[in-house]
Amino acid sequence: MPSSAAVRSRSRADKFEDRRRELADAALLTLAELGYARTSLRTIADNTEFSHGLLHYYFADKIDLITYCVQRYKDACVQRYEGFVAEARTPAELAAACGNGLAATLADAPLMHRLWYDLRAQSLYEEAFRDDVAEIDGRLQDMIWRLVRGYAQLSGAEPTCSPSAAYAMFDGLFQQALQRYVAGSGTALDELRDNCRDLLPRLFV
Amino acid sequence: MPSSAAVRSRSRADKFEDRRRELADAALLTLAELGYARTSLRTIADNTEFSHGLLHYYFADKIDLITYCVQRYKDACVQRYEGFVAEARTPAELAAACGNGLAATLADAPLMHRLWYDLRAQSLYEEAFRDDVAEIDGRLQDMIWRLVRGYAQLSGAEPTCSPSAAYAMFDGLFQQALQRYVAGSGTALDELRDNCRDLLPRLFV
DNA sequence: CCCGATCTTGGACGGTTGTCAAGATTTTCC
DNA sequence: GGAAAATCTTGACAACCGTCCAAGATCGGG
Repeated sequence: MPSSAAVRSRSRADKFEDRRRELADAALLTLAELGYARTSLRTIADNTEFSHGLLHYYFADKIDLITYCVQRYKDACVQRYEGFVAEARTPAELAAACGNGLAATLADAPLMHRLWYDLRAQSLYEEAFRDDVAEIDGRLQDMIWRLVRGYAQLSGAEPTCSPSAAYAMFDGLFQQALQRYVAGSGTALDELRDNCRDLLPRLFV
Repeated sequence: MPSSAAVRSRSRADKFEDRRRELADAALLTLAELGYARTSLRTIADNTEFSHGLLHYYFADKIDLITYCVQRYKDACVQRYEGFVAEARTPAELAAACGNGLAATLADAPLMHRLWYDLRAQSLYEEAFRDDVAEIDGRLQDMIWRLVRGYAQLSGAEPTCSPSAAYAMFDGLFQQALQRYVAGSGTALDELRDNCRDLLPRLFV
């Protein structure tokens, strides 16, 4: 049983972490709306009930804050993607579920995905983001590869491409759909559905 | 025959356009090095022999300058991509040439491609860039589709996906390769070669 | 209830940004 | 050659940026 002092200190540390999370989540909303290049610490604070000075009490500097935001985003992503195509009896069902799942994911939070592609582009310039971005990419690649493995099991065939190549192609389709969706295209979601449904079987020839 | 006044005025207008191009090209170098979020007009001017004030003599504002830069970049792109896989006798040859061509394109100017993905992400926030970005995307899609049509002719088969889907998948592979290349991966180019070679036949099943 | 630790505020700092206008310089043309 | 038009420089402007800090507010344990 922990001493009361230990309990108190842990509770204090938790409180600190809770506020960090709260501020980071608010920052994520602002980032998703404005993009990396147009988001300042003051603007972030304006979207909270706190003053801008507080951000430097909970975060060392801007890079620290945005890095933490990216990690928060990552957690939300992984949670959202876990088993998004759980039940499917036939290969065709799984391929359709894959397209539906990705289209639903896009429609659910387009601004967050926009932010993801923004930050991933920034990581090509800002080395501080690179590791976190690579980890998210890895998780998304795993998600796609679980899908491919599932298709392999249902169809009895073996995939003929690498996990990274499969992820890259799905990601290309998703990114293009996001572009059109943000631009106001009404057919972007349907096209994404169809393209994903068609892509999955192609990975086995 | 044009009057001498008309010749002079055209020559003057040309001079104006020449300097605009010169300044935009210098700006492109700076943008490619630093990225959109970190590039200021003064930094751009520092990379020329002129003062920062001159930029506002040739461009209305920053958006105008960067838009013009994107159009310049587009012209360079198209010129570079025209017929980059002209000669190929068999489908397998063409598939290999496709991978080689894209890998060579990446290795030739990685920073320019990095800038392209940065600006494309920015266009999701800045409407002013959207049309120009869409036009470049269109040209790249045409380039990919010419490749697919060429493969169709050599193999006698018909493609089973849309031009935009084909472009999106190749683009996904290219973008992933760029990420790894910029991060210092020594195998990124080879992987891009293999993945593109494998993707092309997949579009016909 | 009070005192110290913790949390929060709001202002100030040095620096940078985009923009602009007035003046200096160069070019053009009669 | 000299006036007019163009090109270019320079300095200033208000606004904004990230960062820091002194002081006030709030909280929790003794």
